[in-house]
Amino acid sequence: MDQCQEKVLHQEQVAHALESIPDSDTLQSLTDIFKALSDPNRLKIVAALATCELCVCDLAAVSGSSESAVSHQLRILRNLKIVRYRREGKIVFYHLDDDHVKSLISQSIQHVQE
Amino acid sequence: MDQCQEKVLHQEQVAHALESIPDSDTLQSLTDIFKALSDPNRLKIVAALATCELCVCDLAAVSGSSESAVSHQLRILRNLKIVRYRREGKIVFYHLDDDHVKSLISQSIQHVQE
DNA sequence: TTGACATATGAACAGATGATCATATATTAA
DNA sequence: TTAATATATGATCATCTGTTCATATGTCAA
Repeated sequence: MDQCQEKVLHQEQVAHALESIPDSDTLQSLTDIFKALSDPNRLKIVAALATCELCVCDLAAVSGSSESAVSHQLRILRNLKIVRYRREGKIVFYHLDDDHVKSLISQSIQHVQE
Repeated sequence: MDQCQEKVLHQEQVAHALESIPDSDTLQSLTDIFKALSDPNRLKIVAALATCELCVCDLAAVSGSSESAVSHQLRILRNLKIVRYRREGKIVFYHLDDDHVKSLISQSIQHVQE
């Protein structure tokens, strides 16, 4: 382990940073969400679901990928509690689990457009 | 009802979704930022830099990884214009490029903690 | 029941990613 | 100049990720 001469250069700042960064549970939740939104197709899916609920077939059309690929990505989003679904006959409609992700994306858009 | 093989099931909703999702440039910027924050070590680095500027050695201590690994991650963050640096003798201090990412993280924390 | 359709899932593969190690560069001091 | 320190970078490698393809599941209609 190549530490910096075995000690930290700026101990006070490091201590302050260590106190300020989120706890590991929060960090895990954050990286989960960011990872979910870091794939272009998943981001398209989530952005589309921010407008209204859509079926797998619709989402394939919106994201421009196959229905199978969409289904795989939806499972990831399901496991992360980002989307939910309801079945209506043969069709499965997906929607956002809550509005947190929706507002997060809209806020992020404002950031990148400034 | 329309068939899924050739057509979209719910054309109006799909059309509306396609109009509402960000353009490809914005999508690219969004996925870049989300991808940058989707790695635990990178997120720790950025969260630490949200408190004050720190050198590579400090960041290695904060994130709990080697200085080489931190340096590699810092290059990624540099390329994405998320961090900047200034050299002071042998030491390189990193800081956030602007406050967008900082506020994005704090907003995200509020989301996951509700 | 059978068939058609919408979706889900498992396997396999290519490409991306992140860590480690060795080495290179930059700066300062002796 | 040489040595030491702080950081950067290239190569390698194991792991992760996302897609495709084939197949399975669930639903409805005839």
